[in-house]
Amino acid sequence: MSIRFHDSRLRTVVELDTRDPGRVAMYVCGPTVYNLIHIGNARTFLWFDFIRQYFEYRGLQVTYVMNYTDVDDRIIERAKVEGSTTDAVTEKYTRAFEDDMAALGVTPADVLSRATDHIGEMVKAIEGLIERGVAYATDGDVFYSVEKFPSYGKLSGRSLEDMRAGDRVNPHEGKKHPLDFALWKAAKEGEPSWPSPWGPGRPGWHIECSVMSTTYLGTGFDIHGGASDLIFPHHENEIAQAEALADTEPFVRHWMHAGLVQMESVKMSKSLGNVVLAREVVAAYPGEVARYWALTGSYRTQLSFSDEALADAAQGYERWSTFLAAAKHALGPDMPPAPQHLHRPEGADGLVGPGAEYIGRFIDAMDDDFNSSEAFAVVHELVREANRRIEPAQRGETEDREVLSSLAEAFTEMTTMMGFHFGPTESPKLVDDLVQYLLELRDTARSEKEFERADAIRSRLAAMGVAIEDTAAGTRWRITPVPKESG
RNA sequence: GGCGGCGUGGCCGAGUGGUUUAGGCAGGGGCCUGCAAAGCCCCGCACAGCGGUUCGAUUCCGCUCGCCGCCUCCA
Repeated sequence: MSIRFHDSRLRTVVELDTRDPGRVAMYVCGPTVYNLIHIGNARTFLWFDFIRQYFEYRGLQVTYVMNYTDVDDRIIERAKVEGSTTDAVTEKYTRAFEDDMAALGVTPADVLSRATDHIGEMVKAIEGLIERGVAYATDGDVFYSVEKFPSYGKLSGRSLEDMRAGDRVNPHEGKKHPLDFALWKAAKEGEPSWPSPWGPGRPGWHIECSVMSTTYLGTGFDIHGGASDLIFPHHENEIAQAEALADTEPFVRHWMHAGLVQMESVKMSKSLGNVVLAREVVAAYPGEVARYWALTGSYRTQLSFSDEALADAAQGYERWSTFLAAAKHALGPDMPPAPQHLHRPEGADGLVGPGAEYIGRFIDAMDDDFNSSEAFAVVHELVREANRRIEPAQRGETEDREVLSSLAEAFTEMTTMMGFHFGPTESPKLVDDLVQYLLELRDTARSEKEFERADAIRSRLAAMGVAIEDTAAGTRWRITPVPKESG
């Protein structure tokens, strides 16, 4: 079986069918860098990165392009508010975005393009649209004429008539149709601007993405992604621009949209002000916990954010982390090393051993529209089976050791694929030695029935983030996340 | 008003026309333990409501109720 996923234009699950066999060209709308991103934004980026990683895991060669919108009304406003320049604002928030992504374990896209580096191409594209008669200039602005694009509305499934009937469309003088949108905006005094045939100004938001995506990926590339609130008008407009310009359909082969994060059953959104910043989450929990939370649910559905949801995720993540430490303790030198190259182009074919079944189920789940909920369930089930083997493996039972080793290897493969690394794998030798020494002191106390002393050592260690567990084969310890001060 | 989606056990969150289950968290009981912790085992009459199709529906169809998104900037 091959990879299937939900194409939001066709509104159905399709088989991945790429322009070039074995390669995936994907573009995801990146942030407008005027503000810190919230956890809802982060979920989208986490997910598309995950999807990209999964393609690679399945042996596809991915080119992943993301843009930074670094010219926009909100940036101009922000610069005023901060008493700063637009350049300083975009620089600051681009960096903040990159920091936040790194904290969540998101790998940077292969190409991170800035709108302001592509103004020339955008001007050219706008000229082309005017030549083709689908755009018109008035007073230094240029608008796209939606009536000139017959299939306008095909992505979002609505017609111009439907929307004209809506009472929320606000006309703008100079527009021939209320839904016409700006390709070029004339600059007002003091605003950043670039020269153009229509006078100084800046590009509209939508033209940015269609120009940058096709610049890097050509037309007819494989996947265009973003969150579902971009379907209309942003992505609709991108299609109208790109297809009118190229005379070819389609602009992209597949559209994918991520569901929105809800805060108490309302969309989290900067304009509503009910946001939780990505960095607030990462300050309160390890980035991998946020990752766990974001990835447990389907990318397509709305996901609710709450302290409880995050605490749940922390518990689930902890279970995996604990298992890994226990397996290492039990297997010692027989613990399989972390996988170097994660590639399963053939699925689980040819894999043998107890871990193979789980990897097979994992791949089946992920191939099916990236069913991460099922994939997580597979990992949890593996952990349960493996936990049963810990104790006998510790006692030295050969078969249990072999099974545990195979399961631990599969576990590491799947969790690494999902971007989990379980903190520092090795602590400095000095730390090991010190902890070991304290454990010896505690063991002495225990053998003398000095339990108060033993328990004191345990609780001091716990406060430092070292959890200890007594087992028949000695005390094992692991580093746990120390609760961080949030704020 | 138009378009789209959702409603699953205390919570989060998958999935399916039927002999047997998602999974996690929380909860109860047990085993293990000096006590813990971790872990393992067992447990809880889920599928919004009402009709219809069917031998059989949580899963398909219709209606009702409730919720959400988009139609304006938005991940």
